[in-house]
Amino acid sequence: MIFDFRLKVFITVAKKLSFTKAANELFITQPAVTKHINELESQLHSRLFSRNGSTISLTPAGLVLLKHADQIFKQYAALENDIAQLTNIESGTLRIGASTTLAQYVLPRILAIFKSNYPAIQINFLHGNSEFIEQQIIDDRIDLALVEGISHHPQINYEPFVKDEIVMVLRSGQRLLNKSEIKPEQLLTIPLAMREQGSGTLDVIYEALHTINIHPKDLLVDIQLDSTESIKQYIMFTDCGAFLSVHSITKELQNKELAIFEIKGIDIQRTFQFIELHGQNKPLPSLFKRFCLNHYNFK
Amino acid sequence: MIFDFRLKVFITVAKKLSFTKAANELFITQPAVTKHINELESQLHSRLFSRNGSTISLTPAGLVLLKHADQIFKQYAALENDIAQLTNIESGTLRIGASTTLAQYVLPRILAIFKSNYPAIQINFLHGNSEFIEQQIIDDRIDLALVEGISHHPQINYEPFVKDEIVMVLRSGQRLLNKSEIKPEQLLTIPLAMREQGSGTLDVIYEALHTINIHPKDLLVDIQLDSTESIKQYIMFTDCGAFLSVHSITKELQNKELAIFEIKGIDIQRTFQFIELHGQNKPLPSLFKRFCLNHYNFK
DNA sequence: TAAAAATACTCCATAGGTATTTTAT
DNA sequence: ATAAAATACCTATGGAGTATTTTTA
Repeated sequence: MIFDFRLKVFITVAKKLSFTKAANELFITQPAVTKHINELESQLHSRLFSRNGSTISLTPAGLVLLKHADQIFKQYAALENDIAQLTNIESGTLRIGASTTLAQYVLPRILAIFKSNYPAIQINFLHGNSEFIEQQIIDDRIDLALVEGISHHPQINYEPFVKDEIVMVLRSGQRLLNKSEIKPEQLLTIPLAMREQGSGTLDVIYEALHTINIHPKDLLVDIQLDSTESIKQYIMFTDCGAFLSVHSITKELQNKELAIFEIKGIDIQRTFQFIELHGQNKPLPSLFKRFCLNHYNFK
Repeated sequence: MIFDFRLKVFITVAKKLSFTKAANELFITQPAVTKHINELESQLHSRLFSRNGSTISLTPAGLVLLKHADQIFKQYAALENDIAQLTNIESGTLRIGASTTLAQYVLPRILAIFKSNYPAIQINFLHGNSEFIEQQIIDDRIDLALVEGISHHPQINYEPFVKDEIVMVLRSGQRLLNKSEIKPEQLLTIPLAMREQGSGTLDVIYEALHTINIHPKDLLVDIQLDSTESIKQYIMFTDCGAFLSVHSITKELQNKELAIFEIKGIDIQRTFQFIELHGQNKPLPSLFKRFCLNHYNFK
């Protein structure tokens, strides 16, 4: 992991056109982002963003910097690639794991691209629920895994990967709602397909609804199913809504089979985490981690 | 000034093939260099230098990194250039100064290249002895200057530029010595052309000779002259030696008109310094400072 | 044994956090 | 009134220093 973090902050702000959103994506705070940008601006003696109150935009100098910064990052990526090549870490066995949602919707794509870049690397991949995966890490049966939240196990090191957002979706044909943003009260009138009791995802959803004073018993739960895939299939054929991870519905959103409905006042977020035993710095797992991060930041 | 300092450390070590020499050039200590290289090596999971006791050499991974690092630095330089272009700091007036040696031997070359890069910038250039130049800074008659040493003036900010070395030279035809390294005793047998009493340069020389127990009165001072140029001319036609800044004799060394004789046990160094009033960060002087630094680090 | 790199510590500058204020819609 | 950026202040980590030890030619 070698690069100029200040430039990365700049690129992220330029992409999101928001200091706050960039801070969120980078897992730092908004004042930290402000300071990085200020520092860059004073080093370059130019404003990079024009701040017009609530909206910001790139200045010409900002555009120039963005162009170069991209180049610089490409160069850093090429560098790591060449070094990896050279040191022969492009062969060997990578033992990784992931919890359910990640294993189904996030990793397949990454693994496919990774494998095409490093065909000689043998991948051993395990999936299961978070507890199972954590146990595999502790038993040193896998080197690295991706899970959906932090369970604060003392032997395990947690490192954020990307933010996940859980959103309310309905099949596109559903005509009960004609706006993409709905009020909390309206939510109570929509039949829902939910995950089963005991699901971590369900807890996160209930917790978020609690902040706007909606209690589980007030919801019109039409059915409880034990997998994301079943829920997706179910809502395709009914007027039910469902709370799903944005990562599980990218294809359906593109096809316009499903549509997102934002609920005023709530934002259900969690962060996917890399987990490893403390103090690990093995070449192959590091390479893979870096690869994952690049995948979500630059593509 | 925007770049990845750790990569700069690497490049410097690769160029000098010595941690200690690199530390010296970068104005940091050898342990700091060691730590930077170790950190890079662990981030890249590869050794970059093979240390064989007293000598080090680049590993294949080190060579790859060097190639990319150069590219990255070129990109950073292009970036600053484009931004400068854009923000129109390529026009305006730059008020600078320099003390004698620098004004005669170092700046002309830099100014010529600078001017060809930024033809619209008007340069006001002053030279004089260090006190005079410092007074101009304090009176805000110039924004930035280069001097040969630190006089610790409280209103002035000193920032190192490059190291200067003062060496013993003789005209190449001088056949009294047949080795390029001579012993301190031999020095006492060579007639010398020295700077006049009161010259800062002379003080530095006497100070260094003092460390090997040579006192001014022991030297065979043939003549005292009040300028570097006079001394150079004088020794061309005699068998005298002289102590001169390496920066003042680059041409004569290339032509082989003069030759360096190292004196075992001494190393007469001083550091050229940028001076400014405290807290200055004006665009044009910053651009010029950066330009000077790049000139000596990458060319 | 001498010259250079590594190691062990100490210190401080700066990156980052929290809390709050300012600003513009 | 709200949402976002700026500011003020505090904390802690990592980069740099000094002193010393280890290594090998």
